Amino acid sequence: MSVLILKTQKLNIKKIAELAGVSKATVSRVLNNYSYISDELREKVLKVIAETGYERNQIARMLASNRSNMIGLVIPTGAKFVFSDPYFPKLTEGISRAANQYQLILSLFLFDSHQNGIQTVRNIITNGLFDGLLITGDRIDDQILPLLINSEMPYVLMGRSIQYVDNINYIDVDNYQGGQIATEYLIERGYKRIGIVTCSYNIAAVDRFNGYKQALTDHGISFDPELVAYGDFSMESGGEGIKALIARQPDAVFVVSDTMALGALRVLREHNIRVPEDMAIVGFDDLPPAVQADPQLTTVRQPTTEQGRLAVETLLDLLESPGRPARQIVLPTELVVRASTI
Amino acid sequence: MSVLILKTQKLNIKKIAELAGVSKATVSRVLNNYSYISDELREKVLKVIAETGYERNQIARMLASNRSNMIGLVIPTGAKFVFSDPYFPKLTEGISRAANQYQLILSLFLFDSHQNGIQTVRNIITNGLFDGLLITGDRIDDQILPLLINSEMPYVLMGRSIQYVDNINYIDVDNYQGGQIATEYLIERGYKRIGIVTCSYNIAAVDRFNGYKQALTDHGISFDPELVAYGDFSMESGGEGIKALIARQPDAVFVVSDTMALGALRVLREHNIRVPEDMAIVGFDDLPPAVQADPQLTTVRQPTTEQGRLAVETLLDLLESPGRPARQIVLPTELVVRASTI
DNA sequence: CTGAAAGCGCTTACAG
DNA sequence: CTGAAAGCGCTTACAG
Repeated sequence: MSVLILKTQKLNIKKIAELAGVSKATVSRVLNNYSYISDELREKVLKVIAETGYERNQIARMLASNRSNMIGLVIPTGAKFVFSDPYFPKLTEGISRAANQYQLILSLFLFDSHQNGIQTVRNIITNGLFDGLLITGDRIDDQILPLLINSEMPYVLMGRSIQYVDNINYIDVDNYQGGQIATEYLIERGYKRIGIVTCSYNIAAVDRFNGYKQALTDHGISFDPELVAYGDFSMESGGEGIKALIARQPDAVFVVSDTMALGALRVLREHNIRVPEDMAIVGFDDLPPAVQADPQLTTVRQPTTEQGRLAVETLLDLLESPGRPARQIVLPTELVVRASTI
Repeated sequence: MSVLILKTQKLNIKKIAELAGVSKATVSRVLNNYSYISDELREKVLKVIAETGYERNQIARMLASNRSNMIGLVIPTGAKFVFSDPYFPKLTEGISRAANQYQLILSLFLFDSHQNGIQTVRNIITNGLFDGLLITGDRIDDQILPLLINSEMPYVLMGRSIQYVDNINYIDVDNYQGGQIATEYLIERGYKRIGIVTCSYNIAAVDRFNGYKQALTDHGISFDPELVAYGDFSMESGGEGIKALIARQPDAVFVVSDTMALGALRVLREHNIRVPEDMAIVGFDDLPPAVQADPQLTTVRQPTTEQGRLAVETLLDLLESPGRPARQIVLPTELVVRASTI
């Protein structure tokens, strides 16, 4: 039983080499699928490995090869939002799947405070543990991305940056277009006074806001600053936002995040305003079970899982060819209309 | 500028030692807060470190000290459920916070298939990378936990095991009690024909089911197998479950997971059965935004974040004292009644 | 309190 | 195709 062997003796490459009657180098070459090895020695080594259940010590391998096959997922957004917004679990799903596929170990870095995050990222950059980093970018005044830009650490941004545009690898969602199609959907249904609940410091929210303005202009509706409310992506703030708007009597509202849209829906229900009969709401994000269960909400869907997968693949590509020009991908969004609202 | 130095030369302990005019051993001791060092040398070393921005190579440290300060979070549940059930994000939140607090690096292991998971866990156990593992246990026929039990790898189970009880460290939620209070809540409100949507192979679901039976017995209501439906924790199955039950005309239903409860709610709405006026539903899990937004659902709340934190602390404790007797903690649950249902 | 040296378990030019 | 040996960057008895 290999289990017993594992318990009674520590296996290392030296022991395997002895058992197989070859050098450590040969064992290492077999393990690394090195091409020029005689079938005879390869067989011997593989046999011993199979019998003993030997598994390489990854740490020693990392030290010797200067490669860890570990990547970090850095989410500077406060933990509070990470776990209430369906975006992050979806993104993590895509990343995790791709990491499995490419045999990468994925470590998770979440922060309670921004200061905490800056220090941690500094460490990550210099401690030599990670081959590369995946980082989400959503705040306009992000302090963490610059650390990465000024370092040698390979990274891919999920989202985009306002200040830094050139020569950084990122996978973004076309939020501008998303804001447009959400707004156009409402316009096409005949609504004229279309309010918006957005967020002033979130890049995606700002992009969606700009798409909203563009759609209004394109359809000859003048933008009315009175119909704008600001939230912080929390459900509560979505509720507050729509409360503020109700006084201005919009006939439809585009809420730029699903979490805020849920808060808005709750407030509407408390006021007995039925949606979409009395007021149309369009939310924006992935579909959490909550929304799927609620046929009264139209949403814009973004390909978040895909975004995660592409980020991993881009990072891997960057590790292979360190000097290559930056790749920037912007993924389209899609309107999701429930059957019952058609 | 330390940044420039970092870019132009690789710093290592040898270089720091030279710069400070001491031995590598002394630098290492300063870095490790070793007690018996003269203030003079300590100052010198710290000065050089501050000036250069030197950061230890973690991999070399791991290899030499045989400790990585890395822990793995293993979630054998299929990725599909991980990201639709609010339980896992909540749990991850608690774990992540505690990992930060104790300076542990947290790696995430999710699997698409069970087979895939078994192989990965085998690797993790033998590759020497992780100090310990946190693993969720929910399936009755879990194949992965035995791998851990038969290994030297320290681990803490979040949930519990049916087959293995003795000498394993676990942090569970008192699902039996949760099932009881959910059912008693319905009984106290005067309902008699109380159905249940549960799951046959999930340990927590089975425990809740048993609590439900106990509550019925305690209140002189005989258990009726006709009022039981089975799902798989997906929203769809919750809907299917309640559809099957409706034919048996229950006057209330306890759905053992929130995700399934949401599916059930959706079906009820399609049939224009209002809750709780016409039928009371009690769900069980953490509160996702969805549920918070829905005042028509009573739920049982479990202290999931706390569960995550305790798991990390227990694992840490286990790393300090390898031989110590197993610690088993069972956390109580709590009924959450929305204002509007009172 | 401090340093020289061995060792952690691998990989990888180098020489053959 | 194969092996002896150096090296990755630390830690930690050991001796003083």
